[in-house]
Amino acid sequence: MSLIDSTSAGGQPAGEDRTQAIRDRLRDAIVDHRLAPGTKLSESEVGGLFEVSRTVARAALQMLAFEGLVRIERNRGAFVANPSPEEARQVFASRRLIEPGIVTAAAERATAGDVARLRAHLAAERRHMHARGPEARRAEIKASGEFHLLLAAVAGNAILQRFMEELVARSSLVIALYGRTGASSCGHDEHDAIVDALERRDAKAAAALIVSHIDHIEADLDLRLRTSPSLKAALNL
Amino acid sequence: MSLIDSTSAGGQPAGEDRTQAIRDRLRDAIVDHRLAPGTKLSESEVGGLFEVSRTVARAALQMLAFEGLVRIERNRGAFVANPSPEEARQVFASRRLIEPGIVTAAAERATAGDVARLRAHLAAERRHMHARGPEARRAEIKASGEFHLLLAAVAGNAILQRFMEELVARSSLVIALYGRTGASSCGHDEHDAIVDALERRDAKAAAALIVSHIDHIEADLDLRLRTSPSLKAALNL
DNA sequence: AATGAAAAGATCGTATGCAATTTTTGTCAG
DNA sequence: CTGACAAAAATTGCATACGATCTTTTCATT
Repeated sequence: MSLIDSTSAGGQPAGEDRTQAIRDRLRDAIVDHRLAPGTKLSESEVGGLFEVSRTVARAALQMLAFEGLVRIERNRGAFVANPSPEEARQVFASRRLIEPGIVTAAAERATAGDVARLRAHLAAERRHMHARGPEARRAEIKASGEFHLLLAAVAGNAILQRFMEELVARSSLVIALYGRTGASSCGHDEHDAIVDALERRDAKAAAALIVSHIDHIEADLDLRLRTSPSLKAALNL
Repeated sequence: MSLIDSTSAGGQPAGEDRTQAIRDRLRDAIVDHRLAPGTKLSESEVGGLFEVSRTVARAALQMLAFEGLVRIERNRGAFVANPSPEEARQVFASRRLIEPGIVTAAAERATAGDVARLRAHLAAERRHMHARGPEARRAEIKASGEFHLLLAAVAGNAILQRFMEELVARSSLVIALYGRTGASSCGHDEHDAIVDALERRDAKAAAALIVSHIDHIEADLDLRLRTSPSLKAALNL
């Protein structure tokens, strides 16, 4: 339940990069909706939870701010981002632009191993879909995003892959805020169809499928302005 | 000549964000090729030059690392990035994917004022082109990149705009490393043609023009592996 | 009781210090 | 002269300290 459920069982002999580890943990918590938009993330609190000084906590928060998951206000601190409807639209507009290019490249480069990995992931998605409970729901949403990241990895462009990581994470935030039905967890059949197209090396079809897939996700959002944004923001804070 | 020619004449009453200012100055120096790829950027040195502590210098360097302009190696320090040919290809592949979408959106949204601003920029580019000397050359290259950023601003998507900022900056690094002729400073006629298409709201033409424009830039690169990268790096350092 | 000012408290921004690691320098054997 | 090894110097990683800024509480006044 806590933020630090310690995936790494072996304590912290990790002389490696703790900043990055903290960033990843916080990001997971945000995209999992365990940290609600608007939540304050104070440097001392984060540092205390992960048993590091404010220095490294601060660095992690700044990285998240760079990714758009956290908003930092000078002399006020860091907060989980609260994307506006306009921002939400821009996130999906960006995805509609980039993802067709990703799957097109993926269709050209996918190896048999890649396809196998994708299908394994689809199976995992289905398992989560059939499971019950809010925990399974979270796992399902996360897995759904991971599918898109897997596609980006297959495409083989590290830069686009990083862009997609940011876009998928921000999409998750947007869905948490504006998602209408819980069913926004993607039609998994659409994921299936995309992998099928990749296997056939049918780039055109794959691109068309992913665009309509993104359309479906966005169609499930309710991007009308909240009645009084200022009030809402005040309450959130 | 120094990195700190202090654009802000009024000392530093700026209670604002010094980290950001340092980041911008360093980025300018990198994209201007005043800092060669591979150059070491030590925290103390940067901090000393800008008269701040290592803490803020370090933060600026970390931001630049996030943008891909600087590479940070643990316990070794920060260096101006030295993109590999593969990285260079990925930068341009990303641009070929994103920029057509940008100009398409720009063609739909461009106001008369936007077009006027773009034309003013084109005039400035031409001035730099006719001037002599290495200083004018640098200004020309920078202005050429700024044109693409202006397009992104017109498109009105803040996320894509930020992606483009990163891609343009990294392109500049790539051109510094692999540019064949000094003429890599874009055919400015192509910029003209793009603005013309925007004014006509001819999104199709604008998209086609920008793709071939990017192709021309990349065609001027020599992306064959350097014979002995290590030796080269040694000389560079 | 409501308003406003002043003090107290909390949080951030930044500088500095210390330990750990890397790089350089210097020495000596081959 | 070359190579290797050891000590010294420099640099980074991180924690802590202190001043600045913002927030909240307190308290006097209308």
